[in-house]
Parts: sequence; structure tokens; C-alpha cells
Amino acid sequence: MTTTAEPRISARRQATRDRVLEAASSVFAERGFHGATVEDICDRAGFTRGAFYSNFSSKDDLVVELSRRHSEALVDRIRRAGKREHAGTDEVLRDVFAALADDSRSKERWLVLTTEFTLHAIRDPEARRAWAAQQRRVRDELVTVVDETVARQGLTMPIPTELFVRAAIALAQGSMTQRLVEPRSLAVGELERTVLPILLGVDA
Amino acid sequence: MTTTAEPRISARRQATRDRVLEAASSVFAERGFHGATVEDICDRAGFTRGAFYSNFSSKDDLVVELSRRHSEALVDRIRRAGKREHAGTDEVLRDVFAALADDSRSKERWLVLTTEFTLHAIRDPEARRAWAAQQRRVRDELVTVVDETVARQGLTMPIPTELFVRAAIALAQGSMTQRLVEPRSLAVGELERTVLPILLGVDA
DNA sequence: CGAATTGGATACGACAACGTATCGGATGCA
DNA sequence: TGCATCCGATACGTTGTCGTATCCAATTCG
Repeated sequence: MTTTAEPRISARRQATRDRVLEAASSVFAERGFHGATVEDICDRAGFTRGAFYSNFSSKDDLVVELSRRHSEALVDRIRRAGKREHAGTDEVLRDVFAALADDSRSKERWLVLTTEFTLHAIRDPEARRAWAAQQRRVRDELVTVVDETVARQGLTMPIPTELFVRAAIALAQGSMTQRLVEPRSLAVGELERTVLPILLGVDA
Repeated sequence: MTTTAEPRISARRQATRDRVLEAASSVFAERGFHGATVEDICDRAGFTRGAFYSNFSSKDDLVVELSRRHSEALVDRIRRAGKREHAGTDEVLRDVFAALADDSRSKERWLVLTTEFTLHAIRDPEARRAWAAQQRRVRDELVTVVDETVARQGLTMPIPTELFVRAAIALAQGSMTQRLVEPRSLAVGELERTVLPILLGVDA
């Protein structure tokens, strides 16, 4: 077994990698993967292309790392939201599904990036495998939280949790999308608040 | 009022425009707007860039025309599916919402293009206005069909038709997306078949 | 049938984005 | 403090894409 001894990344190096990644996520959200040039990203990060190619081998390389972080952050948010055991079902679920739509920075950036990653995954087989695995982790996390919460309240859902979660994701993303395209036509959370309780078997 | 006398487009010209547009929609679906070069499109259409610039002023010009056709075709499909008055509610609705996901050519292309248009609209204010108007027409068409069908059966929906339609769109697109990313994880129509009847107030 | 017009092909110059090879300042270490 | 290494900046040449200016064939029309 040839375990390539990872040449330890210095703190300095890690810092510039982080800055580049952060810049990239903002530029990608603004212009899309193809629309973003390496120079755009470097400009925003305050570096030159030299720095970029010293840290990453290509834009694709960047995308892989970025999508990984993107999903990891989401799983974390879901997990944290699910921990509030004192709250009632509806509160917990609201928090959990708010997490789907809420990045501490900006919902818009988050949704656009998610969509970009998805398109990228549809087009590139390798990216697809990675993205599929990440999506599955997100769903699994949601299933766990929903099951726990629902069980605590002794509810019985009219549909399997997995399908409920898939529906919830679709609704959250769909309503965000509709709101971004037609800002004043749909109140924040209206769609989810109307539909999800029905799918939980609650009259609410 | 200066009504610029439209210089009538010849049949030949219209034919090449059509071929270019068809090629563009296929290339856009494969590589995205930014990823597609004018030359890519011309190659696929069997023309040179000379022909392109003789017919369109830019790639953006193309996108506008294309998104218009895209939505028009969808409205048509919905309208046709809604006309089958002999069928039962569930059949009609299945057909109608299948129309959401079904282009005679390819569902995949249709979904990807819809997503590309949406991203484009989020980024470009002018494109947004056009796309928002088109989305509204699609929804209105769906609301009409659903109302008619539901009324014919004397059902009462637990939520307003408009919200039902928005949810149905989100679910259809979400499930298609999930299926494209993780092909074997969700059966075709499973999500919609499970959720929509509940939202219609049917036990099914 | 011949002249005028239309419509696409060809050929060109400009430029933007890429990736690399090299340089020089900062940083870590003895 | 002096040396070695790291890492980002600079400065290329290369390529891909654009948009236009011009040419030539096909079509239209008198």
C-alpha cells in the first residue's frame, strides 16, 4: 500500500485556500460556473492567478471541494436545528426545514449554488456520484430528525418519512426559486407552512 | 407612433432560424448558456457563425426567443392535456402534470433548460421579467385546468388551487431533479402520486 | 432571361482567458 | 542573523471565441 505522505498544508496556505474558496462561491453564485473566470475568483479573493494555480489544479478541482463543504455545512445546520429537544414538533420541523433554506450569509447564494451543483452533477458523471452521495447524506439526516421528532409526539404520518423528506426538499427549493424569480408573488414559507402539516397528518 | 415596418422574414430565413434555435436548445442543455459557444451551436445546426450573426444579434437574443418558445410549448401541452373531458379527475390531473415533466423529445433536456432559464432570470433583471411572466402564464393555465377538473368531480381541496399548483410544480421539478442526480433512487412519478392526492383531499 | 437582392460562407483582426516558467519577498529554522 | 524553503506575484506565449467586413451562390422579380 502506497500511502502518499500528505505534505502538511501550512496555516498560511490553508488561509489562502479558504479565501479563494469563499470568493469562488460568491462568484459562482453571481455568474455560474462557466461564467466565472479564474481571474474573477482571484480578484475577489485578492490574489493573482499565480496563487490560484499554486493551490488548485483547475476550476473543476475547486468545484469538487466547494460542493463538499456546501453539503457538509447543510448537514451541520440540520443536525443543530434538530437538537432543540424542548420545542414542539412544529417548531423543530420549522427550524429544520428553515435550515434547508437558510445559510447564515444568504439564502439566495445558497439556492443558486445548490442549483449550479445539481446542473453540474447532471452533466458530469464523476461530479454526479459525489453530489448524489452528499444529497443522500442530507436526506438521511432529515429523515432521522423527522422520525425522532414525530415519534416524540406520537404522530403517524400518512406517507413514508423518506418521501416526506423528498417532498419537503422539493417544496423548499421550489418555493425559494419561485420567490427569487417573482419576488412579491409568494410569502416566505407560505407554501411549506400550508403543505407540510398536511403531509404530517396534522390539521394545524 | 413609429411602427417600424417589419421586413417580412422569408421561409428560408425562418427555416434556418428554427434550425439554429433547435440546435441551441440542445447545446444549452448539454453545456449551459455560458458553456455553449456560438460556434458549438452553429456546428450542431450545420451553419457557420456568419449565418448566426445574420439572424441573431447575440447569444442573449437567442435565449430570449428560446425561453419564450419553451414556455409556450408547455402551456400548449397543459391545455391539450386538460381537454380530455371524458377522463376522471385523477387521469386528467396525471396527464396535466405529466405535461409538466414531459417534452416529446426529452424530459432531461426540458428540465435542464428550465433550470438554466431560471438561473439566468435570477441573474438578469430583464430576463427575470420575461421569465416571471411566462411562469405565471403556466401557473394560470394549470389553475384553470385543475379548477375545472376538480369542480366536475365536486371535490373540495384543502388548500387554495394556486398553492396546490405551486406545490405540484415544485414537486414535479424536484422529483425529476432528484431522479437525474440519483437515477435509481426514486421511481418515476412516485413522489407526485403519493403527495398530490393528499393535497387534493382524496384518499386514493 | 437577366438584374437585383437575399442569405449564408469565408477570412480577418481583436481580445479575453488560460496555464506556465520564473522571480522575489516573507517565513521558518538553526 | 543567515540560509533554505515556501508561496504568491509577474510576465510571458498560446489558444479559443468573438464580431465584422467581404465574397459568392441562390433566389426573386421585372
